[in-house]
Amino acid sequence: MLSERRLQVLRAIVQDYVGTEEPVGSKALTERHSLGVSPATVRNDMAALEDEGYIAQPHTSAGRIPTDKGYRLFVDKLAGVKPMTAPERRAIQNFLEGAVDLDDVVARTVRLLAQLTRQVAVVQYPSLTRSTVRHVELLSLAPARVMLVLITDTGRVEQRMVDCPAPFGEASLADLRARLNSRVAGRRFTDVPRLVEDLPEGFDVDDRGTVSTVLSTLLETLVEENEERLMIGGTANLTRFGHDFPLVIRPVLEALEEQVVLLKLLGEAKDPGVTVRIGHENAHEGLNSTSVVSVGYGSGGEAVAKLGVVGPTRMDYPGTMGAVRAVARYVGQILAES
Amino acid sequence: MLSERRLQVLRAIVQDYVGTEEPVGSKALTERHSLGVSPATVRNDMAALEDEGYIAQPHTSAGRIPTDKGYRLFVDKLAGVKPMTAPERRAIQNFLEGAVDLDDVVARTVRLLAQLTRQVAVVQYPSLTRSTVRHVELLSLAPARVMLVLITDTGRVEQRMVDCPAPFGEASLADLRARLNSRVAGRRFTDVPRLVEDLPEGFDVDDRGTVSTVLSTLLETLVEENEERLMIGGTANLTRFGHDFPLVIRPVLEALEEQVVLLKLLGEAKDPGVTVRIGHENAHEGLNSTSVVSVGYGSGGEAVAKLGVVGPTRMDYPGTMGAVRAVARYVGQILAES
DNA sequence: TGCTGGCACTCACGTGGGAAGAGTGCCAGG
DNA sequence: CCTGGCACTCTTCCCACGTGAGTGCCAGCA
Repeated sequence: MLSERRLQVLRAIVQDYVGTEEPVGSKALTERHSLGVSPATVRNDMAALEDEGYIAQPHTSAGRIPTDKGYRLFVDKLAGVKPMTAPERRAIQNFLEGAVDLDDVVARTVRLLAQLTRQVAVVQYPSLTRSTVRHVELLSLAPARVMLVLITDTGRVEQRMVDCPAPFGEASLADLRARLNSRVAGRRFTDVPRLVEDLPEGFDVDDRGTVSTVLSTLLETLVEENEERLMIGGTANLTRFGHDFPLVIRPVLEALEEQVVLLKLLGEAKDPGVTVRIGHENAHEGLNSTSVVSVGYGSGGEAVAKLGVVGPTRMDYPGTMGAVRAVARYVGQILAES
Repeated sequence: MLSERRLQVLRAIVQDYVGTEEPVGSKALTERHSLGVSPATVRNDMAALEDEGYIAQPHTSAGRIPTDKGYRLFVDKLAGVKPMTAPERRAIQNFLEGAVDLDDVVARTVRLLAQLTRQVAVVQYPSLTRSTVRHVELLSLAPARVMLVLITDTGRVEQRMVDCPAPFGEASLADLRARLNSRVAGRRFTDVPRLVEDLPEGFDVDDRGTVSTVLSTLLETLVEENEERLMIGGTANLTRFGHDFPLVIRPVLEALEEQVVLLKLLGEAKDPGVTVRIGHENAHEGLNSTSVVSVGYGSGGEAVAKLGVVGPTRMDYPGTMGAVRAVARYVGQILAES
């Protein structure tokens, strides 16, 4: 077990390194932080911390930098979450309140996160799975062609074309629309399959084929759209990564373009609060030198999607966590209102 | 006026430099291209080309590299557009045909362009202005709350919430829906304002307020959505920019995040064919060391949106132009079919 | 007039050797 | 258990130097 002072030394190392981007030595440490001990003592502590794997030296005659394990300890034990100041909170709220639709909410959230954290922001669109149906609309575009429009309580709209096996009258369509909505409006997406199961039975034999087709398209939409969309922004902040960055930035950009990777990344975080994945804790190899700070957000008490930022492992964790948490909270509010 | 051989020298310089990324000297030129003259002669030609501003030397004892002006001449006079090979064309077609909706078409187009050109791809969503209304749907969500859904012939769907000044009955809503559609379905967006002008007159005095509100929301949607969306991809290719790239890549990433900038960029190109803007020809400062190759695409004969790529001025212009042109053509086909 | 070979010149670049400086580990003493 | 001191290790910076690519210019030749 590490003594209290050694933990303080580790904390000081993390803070200094995050600030300066340079390996920090024993002398500089005692000068900048009032640890009450001499550099020599700090050196002993550092040697111990290095033995435990919390810090490392890039080369023999250089200072120490935190390892992933060191950052992990820092985040878990040594640092709190820095709350936003009142003006910051007001700014967040104002900025998000101007949004006109869901796309705009997400777009603004991304910008905001990127600006606040000066890192790459990732925001997942509210998921369909946990949300509810507001309305299903059916439009006849041609005798045997129907457009299905699905509207969710989060304001999201999905549409699909349906080619019917047989012509489908305006009256039947109205009938189907009414029955469908009476069953699914206000219900959770996960419940929909069960709720519409026996719907074709109430229809004319001639129409059943079409009804089934429409229903299966609806169900497909629910499933397919679980491969959810997301929006990213602030990639220009990658240039602040470090000096060696050409090698680092490449795989990160590649990973950011793989929506699947990002979704998995966000999805892994199961915590109710802010989750931090540091360096090699990220499954994806290209992100081994980055940390991901993420959190769920939602319109009600429930999280319907995630948002977060991707940055260098050498990041201001308390500040970033505070910003991410605050933004998630306000986005949730905005969604609940609309 | 430059002699034929000098133009050939310029062409050779551009080709070599694009290939090697290194300043090209007179000796190397005569070795790699059969110009039929000695290095000394080429040196004279190079001096002339430099006087005219087509090429430049990074430093005294280095070879020459093309200037923006040199690339311009190369694109205008010396290089054609390299057509895609048959297998490439088939691959493009196959890849695009799998798309399920408009979002997917755009997403696939971006990926495709980025892969083919190994550069950053930008694809604008089909614009509303030049397209036509397929259907307008009105849904009653609450007594005084209506959702307006606009469906375009390009498959795009826009929705807006409308808060009505007075409760609006289901019957009136159906009436409005029917009348609205009979007037605007199949018509161009630009014609819509004129077509719905006198619509409120046919309604009950009680309902006119609501009808007007709905209509003005519809018109707003048309205008607002002219600030069109776009999708970008292949940003990882920025890492292949050059050696000096930290300084270059930053403003480019920033510019790419400013949708307004990109839209202006694409919008500037008025040519019916492929347009190339080289280096400082781009109005935006951050893109002064990049070239933009863009072209319009559309479902019919008409261009409804633009797509293109952003890359270093040192790019393979014939190949890039060929890829951009081919992709635009096939996207147009796909859109026309759906 | 235009092409060619020759030649001197200019720089960027890589190499190697110090010298400087930061930072460490260890030890003896308080 | 902390502290000051000291020797040691490397990295980094700087400078000097040789190398080589590439140029510009000139005189000669078709």
